[in-house]
Amino acid sequence: MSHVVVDNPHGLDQQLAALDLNSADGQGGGTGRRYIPPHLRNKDASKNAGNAYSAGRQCGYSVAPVNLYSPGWDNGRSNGFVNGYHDNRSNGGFGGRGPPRNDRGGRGAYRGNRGGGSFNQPLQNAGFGTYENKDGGWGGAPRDAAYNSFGGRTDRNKSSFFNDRGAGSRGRYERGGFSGGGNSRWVEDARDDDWSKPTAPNERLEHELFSGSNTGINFEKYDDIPVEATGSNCPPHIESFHDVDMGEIIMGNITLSRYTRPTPVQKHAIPIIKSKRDLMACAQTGSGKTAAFLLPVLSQIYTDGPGDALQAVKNSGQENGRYGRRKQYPISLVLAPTRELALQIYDEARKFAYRSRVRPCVVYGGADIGQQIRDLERGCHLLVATPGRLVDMMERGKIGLDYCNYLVLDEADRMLDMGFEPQIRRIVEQDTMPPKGIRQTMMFSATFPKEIQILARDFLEDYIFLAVGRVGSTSENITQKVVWVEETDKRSFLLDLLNATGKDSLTLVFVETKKGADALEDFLYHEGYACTSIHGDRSQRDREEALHQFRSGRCPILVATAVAARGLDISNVKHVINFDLPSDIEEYVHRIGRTGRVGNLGLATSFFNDKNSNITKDLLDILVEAKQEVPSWLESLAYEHQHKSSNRGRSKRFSGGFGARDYRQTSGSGNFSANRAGRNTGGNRGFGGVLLNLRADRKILFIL
DNA sequence: AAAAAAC
Repeated sequence: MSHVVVDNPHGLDQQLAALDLNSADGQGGGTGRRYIPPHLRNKDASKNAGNAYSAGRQCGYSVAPVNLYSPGWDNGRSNGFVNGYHDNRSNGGFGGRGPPRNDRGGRGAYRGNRGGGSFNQPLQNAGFGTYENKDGGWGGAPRDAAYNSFGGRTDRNKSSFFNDRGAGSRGRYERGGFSGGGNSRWVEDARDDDWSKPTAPNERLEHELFSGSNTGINFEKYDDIPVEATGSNCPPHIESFHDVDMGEIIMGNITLSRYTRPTPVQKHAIPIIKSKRDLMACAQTGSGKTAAFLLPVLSQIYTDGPGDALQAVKNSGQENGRYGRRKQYPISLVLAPTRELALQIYDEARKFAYRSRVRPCVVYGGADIGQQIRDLERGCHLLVATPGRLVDMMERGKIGLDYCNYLVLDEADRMLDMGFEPQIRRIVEQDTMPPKGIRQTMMFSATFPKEIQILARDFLEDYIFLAVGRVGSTSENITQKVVWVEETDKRSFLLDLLNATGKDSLTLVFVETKKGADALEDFLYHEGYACTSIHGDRSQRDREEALHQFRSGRCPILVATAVAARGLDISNVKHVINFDLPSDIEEYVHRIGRTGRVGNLGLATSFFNDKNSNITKDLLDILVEAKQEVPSWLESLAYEHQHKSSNRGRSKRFSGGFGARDYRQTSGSGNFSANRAGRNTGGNRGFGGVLLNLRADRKILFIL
């Protein structure tokens, strides 16, 4: 056992220790990479795994003696390896991993909905209850009762302050003005309101918004993440949230969110955005990106007030004195590539909009549009959206971007990959959004390929480029394991892994196809595991339900496609399993980034076989970069592959880009580790960019 | 090749 565990807050090292992941060592002469399914093992060997297997069967990845596991179920396993898993089930459940099958009524309910059919519509509507909750609060607390106690109290917030842009735009919220909770209404004739002053607190809402687990980052862990900022007159970074004046509301919500210190990307992005500069930030989710733009943008909106947008909304009204049926003119727009990510950003926005007059909204496909329209009509100052639904809303005349002063493109590279570019251009360039230079634009992207550079050129004005060191892959919080598993052995191997994982841990299993996700979920389900799945063919209601079941721990195993790879912040994911490895390394980095968050320890296990040769080299690079154990067979394969493929290291998606994976400069020849040997001073493939050494072993290429 | 995303 040669892996090193950095920290052990959750006993994960014991779980790791229970799994003999020695394939990495290549014991057995480099051929030791085959996994022996449980039913082919003999019991004695299972207690002496390494020796017996490697010698006789060239097995490097073996399962450790079962008595290292929790005592509850190891007997069951040793009893009958052929059908060992089934024995466990009869005991009512796998060391408490999940309720026995017939207890899991909730699952059946939405399971049947998969594939749509006539069932779909009513259930979707029903599912929209989640959406309702945003307004109604958890547990169906009676709305009006909850709000009443605050009714009218916002009148106290009348203020004589006036901002320069908001002259004439006065207003007042009735019902307490808790726009963050979506329960405020703008009242026409109100005057004297200063958006920078907090509205009255609301205990119920406050609890709802802030009682969840702290999704913030364990900042201390990230101090060594390098950040480089370039561009003209770049404002200095901050070290504390107090180093820049974000106003009373933001500071209060930072405290409520229990954010203590800014993350690296926040330290840089906040002052840049506050000083009204455009920004292109290469940073991945998990780096604190969402707050990095929400805090300064909202802070600026609080300072400036609604400006002309308010009058525009009024003008669009058909009925006097009523707020409904009006076109909304959000002051800020955030675009995200997946619905769940949009929802998550929206949830963050609600926190930072608490006790403010800003009302965040979210629109995305797969959910009832009528409901979303009604929500918009109650007021929308910050809109989070997936592109398709937003275009729909614009064409229906529900949203006008005429006064959108802040535009954020989140996961911009992902959006391009998903074919969003025409829609993004439709939204940003071919409608009424203020042009670059007038609006402020912020783009966040994990990579900086050519396509993103073009977008940056088209959408940004005199921008600052921020390069944040990789969080996911370089994090020592994540132990990365790569094991050779043939397709036919994957399922039994997975069961071994699941059994070795702590019962309270969440395990995220990635597969490559939607069909594969269904099949694997079915398999695990029949094996008695409390699992669910998420992929793009499931109804939106199912997707959100699955995510909720997983987050809450009711279904501690989630089988997912790429839809869940990026951005989703699920605390407590202890193990990410790449049942199928993705074909590009960015996807891999994102996937494993679902674990090891908030400074916790995480484990990522990837099943590798002949089908994954395309990722060999990149995977090796990542493992080396993150100082992970590298299986010798992987190293050999990478070496072989390099001599076979002339195009390795080039991206298919971004052909013509300068790098497959991100802005890293990859050495085009020689040994596979040559690009880590030192500074590359030449070339840059004709882009005239500047090569930065972010870390000793990483290079950043960017265009000024 | 598959995944994601509007109805």
